[in-house]
Amino acid sequence: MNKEIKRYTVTAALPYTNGPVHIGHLAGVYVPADVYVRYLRSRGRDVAFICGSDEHGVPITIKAKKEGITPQQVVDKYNKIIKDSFAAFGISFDNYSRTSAAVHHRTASDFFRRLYEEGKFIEETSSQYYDEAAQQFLADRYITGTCPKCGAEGAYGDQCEKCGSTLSPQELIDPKSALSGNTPVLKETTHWYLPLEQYEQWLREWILEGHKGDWKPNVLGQVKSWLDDGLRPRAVTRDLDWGIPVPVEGAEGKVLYVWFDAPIGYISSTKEWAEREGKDWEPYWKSDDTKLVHFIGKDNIVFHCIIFPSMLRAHGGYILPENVPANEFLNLEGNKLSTSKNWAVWLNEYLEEFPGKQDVLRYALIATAPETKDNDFTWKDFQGRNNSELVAILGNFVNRALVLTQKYYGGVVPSGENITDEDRAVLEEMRGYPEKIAASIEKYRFREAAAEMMNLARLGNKYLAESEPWKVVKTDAVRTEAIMYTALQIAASLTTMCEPFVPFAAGKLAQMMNITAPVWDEVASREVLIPTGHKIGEVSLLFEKIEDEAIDFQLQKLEKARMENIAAAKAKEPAKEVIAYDDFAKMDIRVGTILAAEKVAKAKKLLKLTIDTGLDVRTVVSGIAESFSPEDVIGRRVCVLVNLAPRDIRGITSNGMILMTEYPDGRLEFVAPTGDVPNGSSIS
RNA sequence: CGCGAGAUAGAGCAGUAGGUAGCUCGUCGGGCUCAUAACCCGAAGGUCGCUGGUUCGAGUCCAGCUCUCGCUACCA
Repeated sequence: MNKEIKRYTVTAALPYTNGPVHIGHLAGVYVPADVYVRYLRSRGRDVAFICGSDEHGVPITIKAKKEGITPQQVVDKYNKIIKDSFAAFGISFDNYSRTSAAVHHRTASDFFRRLYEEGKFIEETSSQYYDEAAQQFLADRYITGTCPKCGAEGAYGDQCEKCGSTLSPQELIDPKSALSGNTPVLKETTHWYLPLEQYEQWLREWILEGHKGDWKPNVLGQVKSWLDDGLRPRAVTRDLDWGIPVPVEGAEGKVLYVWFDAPIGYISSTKEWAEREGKDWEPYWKSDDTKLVHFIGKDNIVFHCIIFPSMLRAHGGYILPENVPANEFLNLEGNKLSTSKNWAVWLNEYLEEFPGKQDVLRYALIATAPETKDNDFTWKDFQGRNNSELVAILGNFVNRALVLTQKYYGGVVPSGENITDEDRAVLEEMRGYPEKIAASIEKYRFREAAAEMMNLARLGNKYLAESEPWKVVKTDAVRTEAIMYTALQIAASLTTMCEPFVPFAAGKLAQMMNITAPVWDEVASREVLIPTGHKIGEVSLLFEKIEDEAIDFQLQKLEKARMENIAAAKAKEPAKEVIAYDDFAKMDIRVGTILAAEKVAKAKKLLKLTIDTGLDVRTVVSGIAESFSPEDVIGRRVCVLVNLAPRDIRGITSNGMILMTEYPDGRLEFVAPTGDVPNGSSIS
């Protein structure tokens, strides 16, 4: 545990290249990782900060098909947007690669081949749907059909979006290929599986026992849940033409499954970096004195804590992550972030709309980072973080100290010879901060670390308020010099202490003070951070206030997205084709009253309703549990389609269907007569 | 349903060897004026999700329940 650490390999989750990066990604992964890395560098540690684009997998091929371009064009487009916006935002990767790079193809192939040759895989042949027209096997998402559970059309091979059931392709009734529209045929195909269950015991010991104390509860809990559930072999190959070819004879037309190739991307990216820098990549992945840390979001826990470590273990020779500080999710103005609903703050758009304000978003995201639970990002909070913390406390302190120095001493640091015990006490307090902030960062508590940094600026403000140099200057020149000297030392310490959080401001501050920021440990150890006689540079504002207009603009933009979603939801269902009156007349719809309701066991959405239809009292199972609790619906008047063929749903026979309509947000609403029509009245 | 995480002042969060509830922002009052009406001091504001239990004593331990999010829709 206490081995000496010689170098750090820090990875940030590979962004999937089918869309730009948004604040959720930043708050969950990239900003914390960057804070951590900048801190390590300031302490003079040897760090490789590794990332890259994840460019394989079915979703990209679907996106390409939808947009009528090639998968390569999709990944080229988003790789550029993502990479450029990260760079502009100051995420200081040592290397940002992509999984389509040659070095990655080679690395992933070698990795697979080694496991293959050493017999670490299980080979298995199974029947899967094959589209003869397109001459390829179909991914689950490429097969649509009728849901066997609820009868809805257009269910996907892995899931029915109507009723939410998880499906397998072969359960679908009347399956169709999304590629050609043809009915696919079952055909045998061979795949390789990683027998994860063989690593179960080892994972249990390594994580649940070995890291009981230092990994985050959400990560441990998630891992425990997977292990207790029992691990199963997981396919590492797929029938697809987009990805890394399986490097085995007879495996033509097969590629490595994206989750297998993606984490190896960390290794490839490290190689790419090492080659460019003239270093050896191997110690960063194979040496015991290297500390490997994966920054990810909570959805990625299983890959980084179970699957990838098992892969590394199977391969042998690799070190394992020392920690996987997974964050929870960030919401935006009270709603879940959604790419498809455009409910997000996109990094590339932010950079255009708030030029030069990278630090503000960084700080706001750190301050509200979802470290222990899902959190909410609001523009008002963003404004508040800027105006009342960055501007009012940090920026203001620096400004006060530097402006007074310009005013009193023409920008030259005055003598510190006559500092008093009170001044020394303040400097001593300042020297405690590097350790305090470091302790928080080492524990991956970045919110706390940022708050401590702000406290250092508060210390400066308080010191100035209490020593009142603007008053003292009128009577005591010597005392004023000591005060200003002390204040300037604090300002100098901030150039280093704030750098991990607000690197752009840190650079500007160092420039204003005309110094090179001290390295982390010097802040505590060096007697003088900025010496007497030193001439500071030109002073300007570190941060500017953000006015309401800018915030209103963002809120309006979101409001617009919300309206568009509503419009899209309305337009979603085009009118159905014309039917004859007889078709309508076949339906027997009656007014009824719900007498009783209870939740259906093992189903999230279903309620079992007992309804008086006027004809009889019958049971109807309805998927409304997410909108209504049983108590809500008892006594409600409803319209019931009474001559619908009975159907078993979750073991309960449902006799009929109640009529519902839906709000744009998905909430359901009853359709019922407005007047007091007796039960059994028919609707026509 | 199951499993995992979370639920603490208006907002965001601390608070695990159980012993009189803290921090930041916001609000209110005061001070100061060097500073981007910024800064400093003080105050108000909480039945610590609900219900039981263990204990002299529980936010902190146990049991049950409710809600949110994830596992579970190409979203970190």
